[in-house]
Amino acid sequence: MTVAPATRSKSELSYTWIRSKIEGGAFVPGYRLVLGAIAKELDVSVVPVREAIRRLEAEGLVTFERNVGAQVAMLNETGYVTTMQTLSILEGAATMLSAPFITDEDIAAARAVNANMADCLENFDPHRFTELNREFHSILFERCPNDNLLDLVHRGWNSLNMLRDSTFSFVPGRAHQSVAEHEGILSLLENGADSLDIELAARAHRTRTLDAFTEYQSTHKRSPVQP
Amino acid sequence: MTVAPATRSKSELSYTWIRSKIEGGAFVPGYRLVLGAIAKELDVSVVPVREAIRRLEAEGLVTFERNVGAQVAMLNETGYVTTMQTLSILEGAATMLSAPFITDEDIAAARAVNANMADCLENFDPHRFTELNREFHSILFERCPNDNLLDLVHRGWNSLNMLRDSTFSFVPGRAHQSVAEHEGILSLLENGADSLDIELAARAHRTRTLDAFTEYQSTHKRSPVQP
DNA sequence: CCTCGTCCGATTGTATATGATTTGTTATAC
DNA sequence: GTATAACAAATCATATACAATCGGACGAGG
Repeated sequence: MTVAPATRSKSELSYTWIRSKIEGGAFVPGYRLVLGAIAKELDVSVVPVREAIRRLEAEGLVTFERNVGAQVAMLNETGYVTTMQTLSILEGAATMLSAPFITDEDIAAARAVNANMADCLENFDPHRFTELNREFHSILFERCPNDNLLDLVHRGWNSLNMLRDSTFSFVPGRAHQSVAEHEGILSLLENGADSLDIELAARAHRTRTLDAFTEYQSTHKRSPVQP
Repeated sequence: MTVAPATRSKSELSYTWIRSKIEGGAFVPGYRLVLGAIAKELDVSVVPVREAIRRLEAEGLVTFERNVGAQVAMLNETGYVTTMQTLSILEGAATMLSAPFITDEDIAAARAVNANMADCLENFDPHRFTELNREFHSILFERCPNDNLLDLVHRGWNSLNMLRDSTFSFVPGRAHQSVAEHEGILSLLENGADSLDIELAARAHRTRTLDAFTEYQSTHKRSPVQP
């Protein structure tokens, strides 16, 4: 019988460490990732760190230029727009595909999360709001039988993760709308609506966030994405 | 003035070399990629090769297991189904998004390609048929303003590339249908149809290929994907 | 004949060392 | 003051060497 290696490979260690730093917000977009420094920090050589960074590059979390170095990927405005647009498509499809498997319990759970989101609006807790939003959609997605698609959705979320709380903080009023739209999606699912309707509703939910952003952009003439 | 490095990095070289071998069909799915052997072949050390393989792994072209090694990724049946399903969604959206930018010349070019595809059916040239099919859809996609989405489509194609000519050879009759459906999509584009109609037509085009496969599977009780 | 344990060859995993490239700095000329 | 050239420091890129690990061959025991 083959057993898993007792110790995780240092490459793996480096990968998860850097990734968690990025996702946790300790390494902000644009932050320079110096191979030697990270290697020293983790007490490993540069080779595994290099490998980890290459993997993160392939996933789109960092950019890497030869003889210059790596840095945490930044989303510029067009990157934000395209990612949001892609996500609207992926999420719409994922929701549609998982619809047949959604249980009453799932819907109740999602509704509870949505209620908490409403509370966050009262208490002005944008960070938690974002977390709950992810949780809400996760409930709707997790039954999706297409792992491939689900993986793409998660990647998109990770890219956007760099713009923590952007919805909440940069587009006033959008969060309230968002909570209302969630309820709309839930009732469609509850009533066994046509799958195309569900897909388009889920898609429109994100599209409207994007539209709100675009409109806000045009009226305020500055880029909240790239400060 | 800064100039690009005179020589491509050996990591990059290894990456493109392995990749081309896979895409060219020299390295078939399941083929074992031994670091040392490839390094020797390319006259580089194992470090860049290793890095290249990690990148390919992140892209899904190869699988890599610790202390065991890498091999060209294989699509099992569920992998094939999910990839096809995901592609149907991505391609549908990509076609829909590029529709407004498609010119008359594009449509003429696509139609010419489709005519050549029909010829391939006469001459029974499955390899060329597959190539042309890719070219046909590329014409429809290339105007898509969302590079992110386009990239996902290309990745999907690459995954399926491992099942070269599968449509043609494994599901008799499907190819003829496919050519007819292409014309249907073209006429929708030509007549400026509703964008949702275009999207759903493009999506259905691939879905039907998948359905044909599934049906063929169930009647023949064997797996053409994993011989 | 089958099962389990041990050894050996093959292969991957990592550290270290050295070379190559870029970037920043300083000095000098105009 | 500006521009340019030469130098220095930081960092990446790769080769080599060795350690860790795995898979299968082989033989002992049941």
